[in-house]
Amino acid sequence: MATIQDVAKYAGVGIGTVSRVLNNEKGVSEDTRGKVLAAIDKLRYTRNSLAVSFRKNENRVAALLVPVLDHPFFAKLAYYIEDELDKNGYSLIVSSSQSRQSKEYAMIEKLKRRDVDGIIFVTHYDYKDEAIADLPVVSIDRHFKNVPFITSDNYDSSRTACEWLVSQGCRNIAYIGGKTLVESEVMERARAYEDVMRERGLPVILESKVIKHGEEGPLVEELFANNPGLDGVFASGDAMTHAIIRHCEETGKDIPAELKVVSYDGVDIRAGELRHKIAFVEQPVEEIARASVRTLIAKIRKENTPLKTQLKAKFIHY
Amino acid sequence: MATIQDVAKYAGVGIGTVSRVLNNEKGVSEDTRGKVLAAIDKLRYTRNSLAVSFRKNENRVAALLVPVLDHPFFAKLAYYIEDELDKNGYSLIVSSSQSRQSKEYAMIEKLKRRDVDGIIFVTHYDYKDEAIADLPVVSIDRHFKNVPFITSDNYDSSRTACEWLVSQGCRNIAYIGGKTLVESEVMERARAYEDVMRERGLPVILESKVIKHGEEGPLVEELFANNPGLDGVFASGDAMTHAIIRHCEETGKDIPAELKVVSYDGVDIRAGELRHKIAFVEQPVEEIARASVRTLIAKIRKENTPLKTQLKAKFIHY
DNA sequence: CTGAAAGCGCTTACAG
DNA sequence: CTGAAAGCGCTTACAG
Repeated sequence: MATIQDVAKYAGVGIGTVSRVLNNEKGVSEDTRGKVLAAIDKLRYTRNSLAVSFRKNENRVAALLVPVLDHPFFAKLAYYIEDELDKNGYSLIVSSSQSRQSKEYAMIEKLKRRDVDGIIFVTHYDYKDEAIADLPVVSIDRHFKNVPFITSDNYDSSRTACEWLVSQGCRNIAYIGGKTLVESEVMERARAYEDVMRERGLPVILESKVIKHGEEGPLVEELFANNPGLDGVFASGDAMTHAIIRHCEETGKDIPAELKVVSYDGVDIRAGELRHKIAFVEQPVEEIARASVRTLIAKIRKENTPLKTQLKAKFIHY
Repeated sequence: MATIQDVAKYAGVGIGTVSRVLNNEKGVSEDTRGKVLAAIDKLRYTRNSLAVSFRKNENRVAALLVPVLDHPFFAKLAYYIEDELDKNGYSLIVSSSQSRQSKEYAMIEKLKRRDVDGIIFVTHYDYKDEAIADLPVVSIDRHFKNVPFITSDNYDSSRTACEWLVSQGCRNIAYIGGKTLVESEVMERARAYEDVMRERGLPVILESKVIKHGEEGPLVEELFANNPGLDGVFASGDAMTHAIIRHCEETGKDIPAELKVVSYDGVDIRAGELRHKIAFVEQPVEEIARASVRTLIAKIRKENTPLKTQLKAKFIHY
């Protein structure tokens, strides 16, 4: 493997000059640049980026920390985040932490060790704020003191959804959703639901628990067992909605005739075969992803970053 | 930030000794080890892994190259691959190449530059074999000369699926699936389908084209437009199955009464609300993922690796 | 515009 | 068992 030394020797210049050409710095004569470029070409030189990273103390790698990767919302998020990072010359490392929280701490260690330059995370776990406050870190939906976070307008869009359920004639509407261990914008969905129910003089039926992704089924069963008269449900997350649909199939309950469902997220619903039966709040996943990356990169560069970035969700009904 | 120098000075030893402690090398007296450990603790020293990577010329990072990340099969694959890599001390970089093939070449460049230590890829694109033959690379489902690949028993499981359709009374069975640009194990599905149809004296109805993920709809429309009498379909991939379901919903065709469907993949079907209507071949995603990682790591270490690893898929019907 | 040199933080023969 | 030193491949003041 050719090194910068070889190139310099071959071109008859100093290694500093080669470095300048490599980095497109100006202040190199066209003549010299030509010789260097020819040498690079001739020797099939490619820069050792491990050396560059070491020297510059930056890796051009960012990490995304999600509970699981194989849920549609997170997968889409990862997809767009990777795309946006790539455009900015960064690679994306992903890590799923639901199985072991230690992976989140491990990633923070990597950040401190400059193994990764920044972290975007969507976590359910709690952090001692000080631990990450000054690091280049961005959060989606969850907020920690001084950590910039990106979110959709959970409250407003949830209000719209709940009011729509009422307008459709529902009078026994439940909210069902997982609970996070940290203060999260996701809770705004439940708050909006409660507000609408109260204003309309309707009963508040809240089914909310700390669960893992993949464990939505039992929660749904519990909801229906305790509330036989339900005619509407506002589900926080597509996985929850799938569990509801499964329940209805098994018990022969017709959607939407007997039960109207609104799903928060919608990434899965939109693409699927369900759009005539389920209304949904569609999160602006792509915008969330790109905004996260922009904010993260700004933080890495120590530029000013807004603490909160809120993006508009869309309510889509049949 | 404390460096190894600081630790050495504080502990009153040489940096080589600190390095040995850091790497758990034996041949360090307990006494010395204790002093070094105390210094590390006292100075809150963490090793600069950029320096280690540079020095050792390895990054402990592997890349996964998929067409898109937000399809269930790829997302699950990424999930388990990350898990297995993590257990082996590697991080995972993901890259989606469908939007730009150049990202695949870019990743190969990174591999050559030792930016990543190995690549697992699932690609639709073609490669000049020589370009990657000697690099630490593993492929899923597609094969290139001398590149180890991991796959499920596409042919056998597809046979089972097609024979089941026949046993259910179907006589007009179509195969529908995307076509890859490279020789791929996925083609075995179509081959098995054709074999079964021929043996049974049934018509062969093949709908296969090079399409991108997300563009399944038109292909499905074409299939049904040209073949009004279809009573069974073997779909290669869950996304295709979803498009079929959507078509049937729109045209009021009942599944499974009027049309029986078998889906290859099943990751999406299994979890969803459809398992009473759709039969599926379930790919052993987790095993495929873990086998890929094991093979890749073996290749990175220049150990012997099997060229082909084939894992059993399961046929699941209602 | 260019080169010689220092130095980033480690690992690893080498010598003892 | 341990230390001093070379060196990995770059970037970046510094001097000219």
